[in-house]
Amino acid sequence: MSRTVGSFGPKTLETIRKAGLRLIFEHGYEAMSLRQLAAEVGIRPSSLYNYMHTKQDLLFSLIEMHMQELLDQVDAALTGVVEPAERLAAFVAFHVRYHMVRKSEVSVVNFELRSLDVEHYATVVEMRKRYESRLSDIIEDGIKQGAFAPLDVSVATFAILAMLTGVCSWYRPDGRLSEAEIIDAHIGMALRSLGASIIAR
Amino acid sequence: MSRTVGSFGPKTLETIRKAGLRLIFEHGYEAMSLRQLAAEVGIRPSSLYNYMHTKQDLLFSLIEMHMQELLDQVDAALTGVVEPAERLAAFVAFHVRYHMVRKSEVSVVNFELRSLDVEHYATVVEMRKRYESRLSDIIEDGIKQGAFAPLDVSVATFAILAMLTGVCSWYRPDGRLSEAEIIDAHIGMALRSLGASIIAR
Amino acid sequence: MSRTVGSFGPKTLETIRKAGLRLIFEHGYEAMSLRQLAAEVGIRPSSLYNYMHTKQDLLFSLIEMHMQELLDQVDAALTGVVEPAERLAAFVAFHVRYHMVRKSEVSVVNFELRSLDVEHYATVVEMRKRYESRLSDIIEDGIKQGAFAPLDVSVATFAILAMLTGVCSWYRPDGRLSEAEIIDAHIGMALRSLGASIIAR
Amino acid sequence: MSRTVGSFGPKTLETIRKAGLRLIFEHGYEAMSLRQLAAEVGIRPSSLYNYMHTKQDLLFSLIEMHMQELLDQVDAALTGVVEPAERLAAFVAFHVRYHMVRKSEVSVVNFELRSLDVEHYATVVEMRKRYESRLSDIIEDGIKQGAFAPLDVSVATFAILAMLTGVCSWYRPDGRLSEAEIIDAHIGMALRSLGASIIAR
DNA sequence: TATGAATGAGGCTTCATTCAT
DNA sequence: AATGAATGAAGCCTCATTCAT
Repeated sequence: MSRTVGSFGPKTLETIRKAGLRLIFEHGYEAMSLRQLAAEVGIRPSSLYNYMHTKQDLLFSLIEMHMQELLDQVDAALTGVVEPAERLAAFVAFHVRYHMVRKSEVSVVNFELRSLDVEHYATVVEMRKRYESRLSDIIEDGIKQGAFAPLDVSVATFAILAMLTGVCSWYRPDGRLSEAEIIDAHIGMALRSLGASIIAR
Repeated sequence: MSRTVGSFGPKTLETIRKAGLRLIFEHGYEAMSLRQLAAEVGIRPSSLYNYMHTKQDLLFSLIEMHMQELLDQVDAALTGVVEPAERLAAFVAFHVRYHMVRKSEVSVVNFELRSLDVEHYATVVEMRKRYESRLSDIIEDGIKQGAFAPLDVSVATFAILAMLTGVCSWYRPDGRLSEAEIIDAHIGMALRSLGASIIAR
Repeated sequence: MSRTVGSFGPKTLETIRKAGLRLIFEHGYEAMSLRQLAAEVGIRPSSLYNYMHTKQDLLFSLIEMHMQELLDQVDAALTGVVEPAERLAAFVAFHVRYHMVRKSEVSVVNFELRSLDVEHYATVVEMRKRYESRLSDIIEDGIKQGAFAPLDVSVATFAILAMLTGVCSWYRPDGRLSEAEIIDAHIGMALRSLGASIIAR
Repeated sequence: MSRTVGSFGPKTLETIRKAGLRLIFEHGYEAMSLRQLAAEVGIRPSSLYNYMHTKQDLLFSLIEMHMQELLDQVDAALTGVVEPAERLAAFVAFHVRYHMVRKSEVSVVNFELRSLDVEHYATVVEMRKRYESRLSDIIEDGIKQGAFAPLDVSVATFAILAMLTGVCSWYRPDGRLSEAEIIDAHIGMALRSLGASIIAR
């Protein structure tokens, strides 16, 4: 409810995106009204249209922006890591940390896809597939190289992604465990689930 | 003025629930309109109120009914199974199968909680905690008995639940793998992730 | 809210009328719903139609019945009283007492006329005129006989009626003054307002 | 899509208030629909909400505004008048004239109080009490000074107010009597009812 | 006599959006 | 860049009423 009064010109777009993300995260896209959003930003509803085309476009741009960031960052996180088990650990560490730190963004991306219209939906699903392939490639390589047990790559990919992503539905910064402990626990479970011997880190 | 042919009294409630569940699954609770629902059922919007109090009550009753069924069935599935690894396998088998077969129900339960008002929300969260405790009890016992590696029960519970539940976001009855194959794959991953030796089944 | 459970057959009509009167008094005719009424009576809305034709008819029958009673009783109260001042006092005493004791009925009659459709409205207005003529006749006679000051009969009639009727908007049985005290006060004011010398009673 | 000709911004609020007052006067608050009101104003129902928060708020603001005007004007009318009988005459003259000229406003204030929600109701009742005290103060002073007969102040206040207010339920500008005649008649009756000797004016 | 089920009409209100200023 | 005013569409829900059982 904290109205950001006095945000002029160039900063306003950023304010709208931040408030929009939070409101969608809290109430859902359908349940968030542009009245609410405008009130949070400290402008009138009609003024929003100086910064966006439609409500739907706002949602899409938020989702796309964060999918792109996810893709960029995962590649950075994997750069220079070669061994399958190491790469898996790196992926897990990155994914879990990202899902703890960027909880809202990630939740919006995951929950509000169905509110996208067909074309926007297709675009995002394609990006998601690209992201998933980062993990499935690691698993496939690991199996080929004998580092992981011979299991169905597809199922394993979905299962591990779901396991890791789950963290954003319960993690709280002031919780009992530290970020590092949570990440390590997930690395352990992911590696073991693939039949890998735990690596020293 | 006369009764519309094709929808008789006693069956109508069931029709409403089925259609409501499907529409909420497809569009989300906020996005589903009672006009839509009534049209699907073949009655007028105002007639819905002969079967429900409010839209919110419809959502709650759907969610509660399916949470109760989940609780009843998990207990039945675990009855008579004693060894931790066996119990875990039984839980995984039940949970995954339920989430493949009852995909819509389960998705609605998981995604639409935020649309419940405070009291209804509290009721359902309590039921969900009861369900989660079935798994965490198994993991806790397994660790105590040395069947599983010594890991954080809470994290492990959430991680495995998320992994298993994920199946309902991609499973399709006409997919490449059979139900049994998918279930076995998840049993394997879950057991390994806990550091259990794979059991013979 | 006290549901009168178990009112069978012949008594039900009376129960409906009583509850209807009270509800219209409390909420107004437009604001009272037949759902409410049925609930108070302990039957289903559709069952009301075994006892009345429409909601409008219920209102009319209540109003008409009580107008008729008012007419009957005022004539009884004036029977045998001859002197204008005495007749005025008798009228005032009757009118004020009736408006204290039958507060709800009288308020409904006075406030809900506008909710009657044209024909019903005309009927009731005619009855009301008949009632008013009881007072205006007394005033007219009193002026002719020199018992009252020479003033406009019409204005005096309306003014005194309004004054007396006002009692039902503030009287409470547990109030500071007794019925008799209130009645006497009004007799005094009415007589004086017409320039009559106060009579001994 | 373009602006409907014939109703410009700044005047619309006033138009809404006037039409709203008239419709509530004619049909009652509950019976007046916002569709009706919008149609009278020449805008669409949803446009009403650019000028009011809710239907209830419209009612309250109309009532409050007119109660405030009544309070302001009565004080002006009594300014500089000192003798109790003179003050009473001034009060009667003001009240009757106001109730003849502002018939609709006054009727809405008197009849629609019950449609106000609790808080709004309390506010208005308090204002009404303040208004009534103008009259009761006059009566009380008159009795103390021996200008009026010793009677119950409360009853006399209610009785005279009711008598005077009654005028708005029958007065018609094209009636037999002039405003002045009606006012004089009421002054006479009010003074006499309190046992005052008629003053020369 | 009672009622479950159905309904057309309509209740108030919110919505995203447009456009002239 | 901002907004007041307007709007069509639609939201959930209540209403009085009907009628077959």
